[in-house]
Amino acid sequence: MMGIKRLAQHLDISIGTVSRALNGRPDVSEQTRRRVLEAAAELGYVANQSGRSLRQGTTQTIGFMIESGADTAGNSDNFFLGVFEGVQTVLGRHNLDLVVLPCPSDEDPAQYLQRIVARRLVDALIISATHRRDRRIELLDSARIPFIALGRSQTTAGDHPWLDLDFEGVAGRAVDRLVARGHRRIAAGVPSNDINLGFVYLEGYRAALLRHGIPYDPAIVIRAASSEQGGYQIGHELLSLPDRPTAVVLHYEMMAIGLYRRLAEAGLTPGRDLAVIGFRESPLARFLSPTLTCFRMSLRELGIALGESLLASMPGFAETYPQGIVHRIWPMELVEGESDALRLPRA
Amino acid sequence: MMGIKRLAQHLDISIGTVSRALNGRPDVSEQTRRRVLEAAAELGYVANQSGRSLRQGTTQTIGFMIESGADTAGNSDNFFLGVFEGVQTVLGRHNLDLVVLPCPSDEDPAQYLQRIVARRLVDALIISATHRRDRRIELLDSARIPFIALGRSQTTAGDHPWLDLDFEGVAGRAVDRLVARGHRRIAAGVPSNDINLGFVYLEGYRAALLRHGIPYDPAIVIRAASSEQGGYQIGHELLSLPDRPTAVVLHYEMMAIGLYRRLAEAGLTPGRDLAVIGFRESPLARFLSPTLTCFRMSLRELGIALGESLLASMPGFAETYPQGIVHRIWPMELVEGESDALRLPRA
DNA sequence: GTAGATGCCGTAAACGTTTACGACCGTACC
DNA sequence: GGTACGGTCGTAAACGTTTACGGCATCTAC
Repeated sequence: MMGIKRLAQHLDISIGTVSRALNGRPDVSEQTRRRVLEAAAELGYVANQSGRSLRQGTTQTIGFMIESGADTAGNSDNFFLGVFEGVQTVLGRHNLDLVVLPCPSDEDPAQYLQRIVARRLVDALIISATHRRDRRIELLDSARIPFIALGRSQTTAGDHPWLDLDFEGVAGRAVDRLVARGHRRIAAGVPSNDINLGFVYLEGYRAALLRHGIPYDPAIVIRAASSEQGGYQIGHELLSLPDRPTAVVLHYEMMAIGLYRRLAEAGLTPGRDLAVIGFRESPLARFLSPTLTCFRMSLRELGIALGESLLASMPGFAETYPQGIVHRIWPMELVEGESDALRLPRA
Repeated sequence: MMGIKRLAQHLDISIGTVSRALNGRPDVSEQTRRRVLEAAAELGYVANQSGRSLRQGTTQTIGFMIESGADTAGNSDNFFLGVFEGVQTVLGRHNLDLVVLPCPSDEDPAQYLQRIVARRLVDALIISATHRRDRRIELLDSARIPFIALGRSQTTAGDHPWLDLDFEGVAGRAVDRLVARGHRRIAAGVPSNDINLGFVYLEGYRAALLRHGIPYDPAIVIRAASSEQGGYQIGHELLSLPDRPTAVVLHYEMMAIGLYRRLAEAGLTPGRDLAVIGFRESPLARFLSPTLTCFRMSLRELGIALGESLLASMPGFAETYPQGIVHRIWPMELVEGESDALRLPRA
C-alpha cells in the first residue's frame, strides 16, 4: 500500500508537510515541494479518495444520472456520450471526476437516487429525463445536494438550476414552417409517458396552431414511445386516420426512422406524400433518404453549459462561475432537409 | 450530519453494536437488531461510504469504463445501456453499485484509468473497446485490480478474464452464407483503428474465404470509421472499385445505415444490386428498408455474464461464482433479412 | 457450587487523509 | 540585544466506519 505515510518516510519528511506540498498550500518551501512532487510522481502516489473524502467531506466527483430503460426519450444515438464530453471538459478544470449513474429500468429512479446520495458517492448531481412531477428534485432539494436538471419539471420544490432543450420553440417553428407551406392539418407525435418534455413540446405545438388560427384537434396528437418503434406506430395511426393529416412533427430524433419505414411500407415517401419535421439532428438523420428536416445543436457545448451551471450553484465555485442559479433554454438551429418539401395549394 | 454516532446515542447503544446490527453480524440479539434497523429506517441513516471504504478498504462499487469518443466501434449508447442493465442485476444481488466511467476522447485511456485506480474509486473494473495492445490491461494487472475485458486483446499480461462477441464466427458465417448464394467477390468493412475486434473480424473473414478456396484480396478490405459515416465511405469506395464486389460484410451495426444511403445515391438497392450482411441487430436494423441481415444477441444476458464472470475473479465471491477465470466468446444468432437476397449464378 | 461455555455488548484502535496549532529558526527592526 | 514577525515544518486530532478484544452476565454440565 502506497500511502502518504510511506511517501513521507521515504522522503524523511512529516506527513503533514507532504500533504501540504501536494495540495499546493503556501506554507511549504519551494524546494521541499519539488522534492515531494517528484517522489510522488516517481512512486506513483495518488491520494486515496476514501481518506480524503472522509476528512474533508467531499468526494471530488459529480454524478450524472441517466435511465437505462429503453423507452425514455433522449437515451439513444449517442446523445449522452456527446454531453458527457462537454461536462468533463468543465469538471476537468477543477480536478473533479464525472461518474455516470445508470438507473436500472426496474428500479424506482427516486429510490435509486436516494441510495446514491445517502451513501455520499458524489458531491453534486446532474439528473436527466425529468418528469412532470419528479420526486428526485424534492429529494435532492431536501438533502441539500447541489444539482442541475437537464430538463424542466413542474415540481415545486426550492429553486434549482435547470437547462432544457428548446422543445417549445422547436415545435412552434416546425408548425410555422409547415403552415407557410400551406399545411393546415398537422399531426404531432408526443411521448406516451409523463416525461416533462412532452408537455412542453405539446405546448409549443398548440401555441403555434393558435397563432395561425388553426383549431387544435386532439385526434391528431399521437402518443407513442420515444423510439423508432414509436415512430412506426405513429405512421401506422396516421395512415388509418379518416381525414389524414398532410404533415407531422416529431418530438424525438429516432422517431423519423420508424415513420419512414411505415410510410415506405404503404408506398409513400416523406416529403412528397407527407411532410415530416423531426427533432434533433442525430448522426443518423443525415443518412435518411430523403434527408430529414430537423434541428441542430452542439452536444459538447450543451455539456459545457451544464457543467458550468452546476458548478455555479456549488459552494466554493460561485466566484469562478458567477451566473447564479441558471434557468436556460438551449437554442436549436433549423436544418433544412427534403422531408418537408411537400407544398399545398392555399385553400 | 446523521452518522452512526448519533444513531447510537439516540438508541442509547454503543456504536459498535449498532454497526454490528446493521451489518448482520451474529453477535447481537434479535431484539436490539430490530430496534436498530427500525431507527435507521426512520431516521434515514445510511452508512457513509467514505468511512466504510476507508476502514475496510473496499468501495462496494464496480466501474465500467467506456470511451465517449465518436469513432470507436461498439460505443453506441443503445448497446451499453442494455449491457448495464444486465451487469446491474448481478451486482445488485451483492449490494454492489455500478458506476460508468466515460473516458474523454481527448484523454489517453490508460492515463484516465490510472487516475481512477490510484484514487481507488472502484473495487473492480469492466473495460470495453479493447485494443490490440491495450496498456490498460497491463496497468490493471500490475495494480492487481480485478477486472474483466469486454473484448479480447493481444496484450500478454497475466491471465485475465474476458468476454467477447463472436466477431470471428459472425464474419465467417456471413461469408459462408454469401458463398452459398454464389458470391465469390466479397468485400469487408473493417475498422480503421487498432481496436482488437477488427483483427478478429478480419481473421474470420479470411479463414472463411480460405475454406471456400477464394483468394484473399486486400484491395476489397476497406478500412473505415466504425460509424454511419464509415459505412457511407465504404459504399463510396466499393462503387469506385474496378472489379466491383457483389457482396460486403460489415463489422459494426451502424455502418449499414451509411452504406444504404450511398447505394441509394447511386440508384442501387441493397439485396438486389449488392448483398449486404451487417453485424449486430440494433433496434435500427429492424427499420431499414430492405431489412438487414445481421446477428442477434441479448444485451442483458451479455451484461449478466459479464457481471458474473467479473465477480468470479474477485476475492470473496469465488464460492458463489465458481467458474474461475472466464474466457468466453459470446454467440450471436443469424437474423435473416432481405439485404443479402442477391443470388448469383454459379460460374 | 464451580468450571467452562455461550450470548451479548462496550471499548478502542485502525483505515489514509487534511488541517489547526504550536514550535523553531532566521531576519528585520527598534 | 531584545522583540516582533514571517517562513517552514512537525504533532496530533478529526472525519465515520468496522472489528479485534475483553468483559459481564447467563446457562450448562458435572
